[in-house]
Amino acid sequence: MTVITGLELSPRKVDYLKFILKKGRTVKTTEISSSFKVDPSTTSKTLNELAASGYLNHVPYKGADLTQYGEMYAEFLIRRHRIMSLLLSHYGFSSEEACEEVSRFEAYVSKDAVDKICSAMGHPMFGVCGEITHEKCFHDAQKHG
Amino acid sequence: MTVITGLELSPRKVDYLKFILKKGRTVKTTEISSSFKVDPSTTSKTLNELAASGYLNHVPYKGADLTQYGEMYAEFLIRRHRIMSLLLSHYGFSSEEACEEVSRFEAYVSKDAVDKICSAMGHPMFGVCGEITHEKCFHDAQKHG
DNA sequence: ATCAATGTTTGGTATTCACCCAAATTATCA
DNA sequence: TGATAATTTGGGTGAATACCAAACATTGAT
Repeated sequence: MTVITGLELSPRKVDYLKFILKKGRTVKTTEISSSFKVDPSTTSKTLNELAASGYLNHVPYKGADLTQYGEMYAEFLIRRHRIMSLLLSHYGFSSEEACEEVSRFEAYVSKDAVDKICSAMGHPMFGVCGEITHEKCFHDAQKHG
Repeated sequence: MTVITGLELSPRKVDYLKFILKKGRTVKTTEISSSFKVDPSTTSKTLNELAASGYLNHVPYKGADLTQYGEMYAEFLIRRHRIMSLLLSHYGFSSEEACEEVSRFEAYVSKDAVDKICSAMGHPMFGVCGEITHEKCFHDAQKHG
């Protein structure tokens, strides 16, 4: 049973988990490093750290995929991104502007805040950059080895 | 003529400038360090950096106050904080919750975003933690030595 | 006016995050 | 099976933030 605050991961790690969840499969180091335009060695190290923290299974030279916990967590990350960008879209931001702006600060927005905003918005089903899922909205309690 | 993006300063530096503007006078190192619960030596160094970047006048052993540019910038920082916390207050956050949440991520919110939200809100005069001033809303162009 | 107490700065060190390069290692496919 | 491509490891870097100890400046009380 782990309470998630939403502040567990650094911005880059948030990027990686969202990327892997969106891919929906095992991803190779190079896919990530080229997507984010960083050296593969940088990605490799970050992937190791995410694996060490239980978010990923990382098989060296093979690729990384989300653990059960990592998947649950990444779903929160996507929901946070979409809720926050939907919010900004209500204040004159285009979809692209909203996503870009949110990308800068989302790693520092707590799950409590996201849940509050999500409720106040009536648990919207669609954001400006994709569907918003709410299954995990009401029970924080998750096993985390 | 300096265009401000709002992303110039790290979170701690943002804290310091807001603190000094709110005091409205020269502040001593210890006032800041005790307020933020860090070692005075840490504050002293950060004050030096802010002075080196032109935000502060720092007279060693005497105290620091805002330069003209620093004051203009700090006014933006306060406006950003107040606009963002007012925004959250519209989604079920109490004043305290809104301010606390915003404190975590405000350093990563761009001036363009603040200006958009500010416009969409109709340039509100009052936030949840104080007055909102808008003089600097419409002209980014400011001298910065 | 001096000196002790207090406040401040400097120098040194640590951690976390995020990045790079070069070298070693593993995988893959022709 | 061996060359090429992908990946990891080892070694560094810089920014941000912090602490401690020692040096230094200021101030106030005698």
